[in-house]
Amino acid sequence: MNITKTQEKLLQASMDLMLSKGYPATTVDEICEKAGVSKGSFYHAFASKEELGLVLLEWYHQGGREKIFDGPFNKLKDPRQKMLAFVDHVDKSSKELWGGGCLLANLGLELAETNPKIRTRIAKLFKKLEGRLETIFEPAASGNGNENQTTAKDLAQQFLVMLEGSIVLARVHKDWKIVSRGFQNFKNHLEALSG
Amino acid sequence: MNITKTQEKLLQASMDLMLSKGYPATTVDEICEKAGVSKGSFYHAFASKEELGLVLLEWYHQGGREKIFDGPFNKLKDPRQKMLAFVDHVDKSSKELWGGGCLLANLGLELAETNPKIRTRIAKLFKKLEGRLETIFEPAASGNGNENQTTAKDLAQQFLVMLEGSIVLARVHKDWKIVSRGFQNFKNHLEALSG
DNA sequence: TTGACTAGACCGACTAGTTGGTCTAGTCTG
DNA sequence: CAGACTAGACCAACTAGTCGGTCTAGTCAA
Repeated sequence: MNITKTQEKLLQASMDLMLSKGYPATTVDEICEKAGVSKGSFYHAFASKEELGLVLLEWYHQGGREKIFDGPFNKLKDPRQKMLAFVDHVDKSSKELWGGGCLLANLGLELAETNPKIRTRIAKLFKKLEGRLETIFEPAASGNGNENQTTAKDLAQQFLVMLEGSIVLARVHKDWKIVSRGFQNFKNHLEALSG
Repeated sequence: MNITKTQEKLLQASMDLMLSKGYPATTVDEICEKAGVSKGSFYHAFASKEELGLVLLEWYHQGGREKIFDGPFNKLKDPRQKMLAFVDHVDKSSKELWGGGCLLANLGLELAETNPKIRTRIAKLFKKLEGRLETIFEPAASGNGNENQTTAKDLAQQFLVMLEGSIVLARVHKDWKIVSRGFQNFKNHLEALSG
């Protein structure tokens, strides 16, 4: 993924627009205007709106992943402490990361049935996130001295479910506390499991 | 809400289309064709696409609410048993209810920032659902002989978060087990709280 | 150093088709 | 007959995508 200055401007603009209005409601003209780039340049930078979408997902994921998985919590030695500090860290960064919505969910819901290329790309990105989360939640999983049947994979999926669900409700109610509450409930859940 | 035959055909068609593609990607022409109704009839039945959307949300909610809150679980006397049976009932009906997606989430994410009328209508419908859920989850809330700090309102919100989040992931992965797993985890959670 | 040459980033008017919505000429039904 | 309802041609605005052409920075022989 080598990205030119023009491509980056277009990606930034389309990210903003698609977070707020979704994919089909965001027009190429609008993206160009917001990016300060001509229509010709758009189609020099990307083969189509769909290609922009695919690259955008990758770019969005890459940027988000860093903000999610890089943080002071990584310095903690004790895996359980690290796990709990991770949830706090994501909670604190959540408004910056998803305050405008989540692109994976937006495009996922809008294009799941109509655009298999984009749907499978999103599925892959969710799986990648799930994998990273798994290693973090390991201390709360069964077979680590805990008396429960929950696997780290289950926990990773529950985390993503909680995240995406709370973003939906938070955006509809315009109330970000819903997301924070989600993270804190999840943290309590992890604490109980890893008692 | 007195609904004519033509309106109902249009509502059914637009529901199907908007569940699979969302609001902006669903065109009026398409709705008319699927409903077997002419454009003239559409604009006799509804003032605009937006008005259709608003009525559709109400209609969708009303239909869904019945399937969610009417069931054999209602006959159970013990509130705790009733609560647990409710979750099983919704789990069983979940594919029929949300297998194609959830209209509240679809329109919510797509129109939250651009159409305040629709956004606030969706918020109200979510609040209504939350209210109904609250009374059901009361047996697991604090102050009912349980030693926890969770209110019935918290539980109702957690339920909706889990539901909407798992629908997002299930549609992206084309794997409905994600939703079922969500319900069963939630049931375990309720059991633990009301233990 | 100069001036011919080139690659490719960039431009914006243009096209063919689609959009939500309107309008008129009808057809049923009470 | 009257008023509710239907049909589908029609409209202006907008859609994704195209196309001929410009501009800039670099290369290279003389």
